[in-house]
Amino acid sequence: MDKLNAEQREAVETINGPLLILAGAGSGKTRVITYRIAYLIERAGVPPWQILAMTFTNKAAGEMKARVEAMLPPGRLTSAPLISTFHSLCVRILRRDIERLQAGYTRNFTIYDTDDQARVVRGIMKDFGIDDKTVTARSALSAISWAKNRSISPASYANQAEFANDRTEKIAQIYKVYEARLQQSNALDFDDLLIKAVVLLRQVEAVRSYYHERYRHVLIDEFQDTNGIQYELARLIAVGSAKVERANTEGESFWQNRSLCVVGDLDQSIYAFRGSDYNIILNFQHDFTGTKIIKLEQNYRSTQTILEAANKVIAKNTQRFPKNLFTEVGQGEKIRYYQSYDGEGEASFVAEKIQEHLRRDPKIRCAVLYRTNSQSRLFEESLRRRSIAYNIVGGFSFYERAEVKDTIAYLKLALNPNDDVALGRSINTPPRGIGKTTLDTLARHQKDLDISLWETLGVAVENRSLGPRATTALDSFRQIILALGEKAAGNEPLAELVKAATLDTGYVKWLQEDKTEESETRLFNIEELVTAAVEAEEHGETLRDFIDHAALASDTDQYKEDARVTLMTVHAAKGLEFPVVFIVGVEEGLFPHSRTFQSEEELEEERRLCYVAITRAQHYLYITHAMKRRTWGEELPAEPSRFLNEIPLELLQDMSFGPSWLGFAARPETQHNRQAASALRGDQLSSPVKKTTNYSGKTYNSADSVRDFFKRRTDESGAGGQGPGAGPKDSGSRSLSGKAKTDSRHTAPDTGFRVGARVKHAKYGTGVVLRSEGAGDDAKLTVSFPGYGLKKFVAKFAALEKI
DNA sequence: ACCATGGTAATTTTT
DNA sequence: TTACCATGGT
Repeated sequence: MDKLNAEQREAVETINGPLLILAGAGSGKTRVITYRIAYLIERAGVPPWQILAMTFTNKAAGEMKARVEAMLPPGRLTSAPLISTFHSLCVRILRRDIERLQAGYTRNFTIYDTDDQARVVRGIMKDFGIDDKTVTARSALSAISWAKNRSISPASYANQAEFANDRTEKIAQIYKVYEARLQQSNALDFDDLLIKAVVLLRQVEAVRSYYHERYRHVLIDEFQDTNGIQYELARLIAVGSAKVERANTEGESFWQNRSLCVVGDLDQSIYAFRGSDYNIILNFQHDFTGTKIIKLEQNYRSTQTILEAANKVIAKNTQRFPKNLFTEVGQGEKIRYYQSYDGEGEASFVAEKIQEHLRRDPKIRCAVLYRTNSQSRLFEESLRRRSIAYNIVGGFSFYERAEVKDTIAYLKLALNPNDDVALGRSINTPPRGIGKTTLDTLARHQKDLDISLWETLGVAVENRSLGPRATTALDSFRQIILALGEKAAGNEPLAELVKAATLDTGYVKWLQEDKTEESETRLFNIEELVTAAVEAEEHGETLRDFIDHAALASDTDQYKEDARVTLMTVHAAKGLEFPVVFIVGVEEGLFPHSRTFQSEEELEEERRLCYVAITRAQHYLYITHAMKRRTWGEELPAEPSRFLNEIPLELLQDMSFGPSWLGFAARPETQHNRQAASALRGDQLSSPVKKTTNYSGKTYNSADSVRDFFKRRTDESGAGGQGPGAGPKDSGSRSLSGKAKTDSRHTAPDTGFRVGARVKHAKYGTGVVLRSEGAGDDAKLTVSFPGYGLKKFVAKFAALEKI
């Protein structure tokens, strides 16, 4: 098909040495990688099995695999290059050699997903009676993950934490027990997969050199998203040295028939929240002297208009290296902007436009991109109402469904009965008379004996220490697992094993007897699982492979390339492109998300996320936001995102019904403006908004936000480039949680406590006003106090002091 | 031991 | 608003 441009060609044909490819959005990155792999095999005579390509998602790996296979003549691949995610590569490494770590793990280890982890942590918190608001299972887990990825041990965690306090101490305690329980269960969580693999490669020379000798050409996709551990893994394989200091790769012969090729784009780094570090890409050329750097700056995807909008937005970031992404695709259509009254209105606008596009071109592919998964629902409903088929990525995946997880739990037990989480899950599902009392007693015994739950169970049954009824029940469960284990150890085909896990366990029978609509779907899902097993069996997968696959399968894997309409988060859309893109919910607090407001770095990450969203579009880009939105069952006013301000007005076309924020901003001499200008002076504001019920929240056109908006726009378009931190901190008047004050018409100007203000309370100390309902002294305030949580006050009664 | 009810927490983003 | 958990009744 297509020829490569000069830079792409160079990237493909540079066979040896360290190579850094800075590939802008839509610059043909995937093409370069696949061509490179094909070139290595076809032209450079590299045996395919010497090539290792690492990606972050199964989706990316799968796509790359398919494209490489398509490029090579059929039958050419006697052995395939290994194209794998970091995590599945680590599983491979560990399944082979984890026992050489001599850390108590066996190659039958189980993988714990987020849900399994949460169960472990909840169990620990229960055991230790930790039940306060400051530590939730989720927050503990993210703290644990944070520590693990920085090699901070449980012992040093409490001290490491910047301010050791009650909370960090509790987390340290949970962390310690968590690690012990995982080990007792012969289980590894997602972090462990990477960490243990790195430790193994570091410690065991034989293992390291095996991979170093084998994989002479290593590629890493989306390199800007690598974290320290992943980088270390790649380095250990590519360099073959466990030395902490920089390894000597400068010798004459080191890069002979050897390469390390990393591809990334700093502006698309959107995973810092889970430990990725773009300093890694910045330091790459220093870590590897002699690195050849190739920049791909021609975009083949988007129109001029779309690219310009993206470039303008990302230019507001301070932490970046300017680059010049250009396109020859042509100007294209303007970006279509729509302001809706509420979330429902936004969704129906989007559905309507999708319908129009599909009517004109039934083959066109549309994407609806949102910041958070919870936004999907409205769009699902509006699309369904119009009978438009859609594909949704994220939310609950197939493997997260209870019945699927239950079945998998049985299979996991068959291979590793010490898996406490799987055992806890299946022991009384279906109900077999093993209740809370029995389980509590078992847990007590387990604590005393310090062995796994399964072993405890064995002891209890043999000693008859639990009363005849419970003993019988436990023993029959034990026999089920033992029988399943024997089957798994025998030569039983995969599909038969999966069937056994649903039949021999009484699971299917239980569902069949239930006869509700829900149990029908559950049965159906189990059938699906068996079908999946049949297919996997045809591909030569073992039970082990099948279970690992289920553990590592992710939401984004649900993406179907040929779907006409796809709904997904912006994160999930990374690496994809669509002729028509809708970026929805472009509102303060949502996109950028309110959780990022405190930190400049996180805000810049949100902006990169916005950049990723815009650059997914090829021809048509829609950007929408609503004036109010329902969150947790409550209607809240919303204001347009700061990112909208960063797109030049002349690139936007307003499709809103009636006046909108954009119309107001764009035409300074219109009636709106005069009205708004009078509002700024404190006059009565006659609303230019569509007359709507008795809604009285803060909207884009209430005096406050108009002023904010004007200020921000002028601040930033002035001498420019200082980013959102420039000028007076305006976050004071902006709602932290998307909540806001009452419309200015009813509010005395600024006497009360503003959202975002810091206040002092005699008992609770310093806090931040999260929400303010009503006006002046009567306002009801919601204030967040560290360590005490949310407290509600009526302004005039509360002993609150402004600081 | 199982089921129903009510209270409360939850929504960033992912392997 | 929904979904999950904990509690209490049967």
